[in-house]
Amino acid sequence: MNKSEIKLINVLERIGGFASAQQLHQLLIRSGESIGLTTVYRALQSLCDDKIVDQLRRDDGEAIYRLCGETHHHHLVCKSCGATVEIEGSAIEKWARTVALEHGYRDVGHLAEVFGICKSC
Amino acid sequence: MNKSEIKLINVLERIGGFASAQQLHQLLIRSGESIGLTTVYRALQSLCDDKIVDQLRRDDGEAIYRLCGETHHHHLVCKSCGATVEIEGSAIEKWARTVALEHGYRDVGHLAEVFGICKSC
DNA sequence: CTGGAAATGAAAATCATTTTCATTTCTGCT
DNA sequence: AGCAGAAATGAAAATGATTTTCATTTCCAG
Repeated sequence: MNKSEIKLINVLERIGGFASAQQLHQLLIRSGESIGLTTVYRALQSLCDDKIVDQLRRDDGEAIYRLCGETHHHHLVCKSCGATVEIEGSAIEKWARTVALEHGYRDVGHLAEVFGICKSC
Repeated sequence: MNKSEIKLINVLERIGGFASAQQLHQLLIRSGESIGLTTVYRALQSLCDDKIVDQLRRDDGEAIYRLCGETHHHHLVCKSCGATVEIEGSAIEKWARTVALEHGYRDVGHLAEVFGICKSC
């Protein structure tokens, strides 16, 4: 864990949600930090490896990152405007674990996202 | 709906699952078709707009496509060697639909993947 | 036929991400 | 403090999927 990684964690905390590498870089620069885009990518990569940060993909293929929260939740995302609702999914947790164990997999994790078109769209 | 789009639909039917644009292009070329990569992308885009094809993203950011209406299954993927098992998830289907409707979302889809380390790794 | 619209594809452009590599900053050690 | 090797850094080049451009070809209605 080095300085850059700490900077990243701080911004992510401030944001409290998802952001792309480029956004994070911009935010750091704007708040006066001096850090290269390369370093941002490297730090994010490293934080992912350490399970401190989660990475997933927006529909346009850009990677977005967020701090792994204590509460592992899922998202209900509007395909049109991007509005996001956090949803609870203990059922999924159980299902993922069961299915994986049935097949002899260990060290289990999972990713579940629900898409749709929200009321306003 | 033009010739290229029909070619794409045919390959997707043959595959019966997901494939990237580049894979689809390769498959078409190998099976003797003459078609440009550009056209493949355009046809896929158009098929997506017409809701004939679904697009989603692999973790590496590459877009993958499948015919809408393929029996929708999920995957149990080994984080280490990549071994993949298809799993059934009617529970998830129901959960996704319920959760989305509860929040007033329509036109619901979802993505669920389970990761772990397989026996051999 | 024929002229305009749609389709096509090669090559160039884009854009996020990764790699390279030379330079700078840390670290532990004497 | 001084020093050597390791780790971190970032600018620039490379990569790779996807998109755009644009000139050419195919299609089709009249």
